[in-house]
Amino acid sequence: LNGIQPISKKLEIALVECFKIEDVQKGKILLHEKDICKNLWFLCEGLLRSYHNIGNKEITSRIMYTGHIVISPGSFFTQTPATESIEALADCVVAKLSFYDLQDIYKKFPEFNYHTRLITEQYFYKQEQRLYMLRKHDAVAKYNFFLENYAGYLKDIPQKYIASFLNIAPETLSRTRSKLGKK
Amino acid sequence: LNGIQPISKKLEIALVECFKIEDVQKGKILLHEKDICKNLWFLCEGLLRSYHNIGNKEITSRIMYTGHIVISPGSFFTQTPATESIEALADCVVAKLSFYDLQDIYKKFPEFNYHTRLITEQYFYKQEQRLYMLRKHDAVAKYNFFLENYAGYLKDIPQKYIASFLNIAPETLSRTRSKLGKK
DNA sequence: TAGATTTATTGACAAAAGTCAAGATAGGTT
DNA sequence: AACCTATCTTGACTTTTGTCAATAAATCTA
Repeated sequence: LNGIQPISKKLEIALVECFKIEDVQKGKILLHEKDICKNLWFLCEGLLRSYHNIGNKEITSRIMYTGHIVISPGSFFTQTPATESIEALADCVVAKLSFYDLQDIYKKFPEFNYHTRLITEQYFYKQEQRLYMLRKHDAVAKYNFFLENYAGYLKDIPQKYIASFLNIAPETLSRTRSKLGKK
Repeated sequence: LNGIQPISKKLEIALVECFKIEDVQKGKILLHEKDICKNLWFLCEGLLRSYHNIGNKEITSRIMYTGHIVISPGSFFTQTPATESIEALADCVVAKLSFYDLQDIYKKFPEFNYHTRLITEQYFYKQEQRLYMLRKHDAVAKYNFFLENYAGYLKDIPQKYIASFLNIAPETLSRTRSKLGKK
């Protein structure tokens, strides 16, 4: 946050007080579909994925690693039921902030809107790039996008999740990988 | 803006002063790829599309109609060259606000960050839904998404742009439409 | 470590969408 | 209105990816 614009000591104290550090075990579901996303998590360490169900299939919508801010956007912003679930793909350490504590902070420290606006803008822009990626329509291009952006996590993410993240069948991903020589 | 939270008279006056109303003719390019997106446009009336080039093909990335706030997100937020162009698909009336005027407003009226944070959140969430749509992999589902969200503009948008927006070939869209009975 | 369960790979085939090309339709311009 | 141009439609064919199934590999659990 200080990288965006230095924050006041009082705001810093308020934030530190509100954020609760938690350990999350691999396999745990942080948010279940249809529940309201009442918390924002800062991912101090670990790996998460969000996914939703279309028909009888599970589709991985995002992959989030250390340093990411994790929410289910639609659900958190409007405090309505989520259309996706969030699952830990590895043991994680998160800093948890409740929606209501965050609203209190906005009330007491209106200048904090500045920071979060910039952060939201950044995430918005990243989404744009994801959209752009999904339009690169062939499997090779999609897999290369993944390699460019998530290379470090390749071995930690089951391939079936990578496949649905890229919107291709797991078999296609497997074939693409062997075609490219298992990069 | 008042719908989000009433704004002060002074802020309202500042905004009205900074926004410049402009007519934009059909076919005009509001933003050229590689230029920096120096303005934010509020689309009072009309229809726009943004697109970028992948290889030798033009891909429509967004379709924006009356009431939308129009920017090239990556370029505007960071004032770096755009990777997309923005074109008027119809005669438009826009209210233009420069990046620098907007920064002045943020400086003078920090509470304005609150409004724009909420707006950015809304657009962020809409992007999520677009991503979700592109994952509905068959052409029929994609076209139905378009009908649900842009039905009123169907006749005003050339089909080849709708096709690239949905990430399908124009021929496929044509066939999908005749299969569905030209809805 | 052994067994069970899940995940990944490979092959054969089917289905969907893409490409190319020709003709029809619609739009814009003089 | 007539022409020119761009867009849309349709058909034939190709390519890519999906699906189903069987096997191999890896992971988890007791």
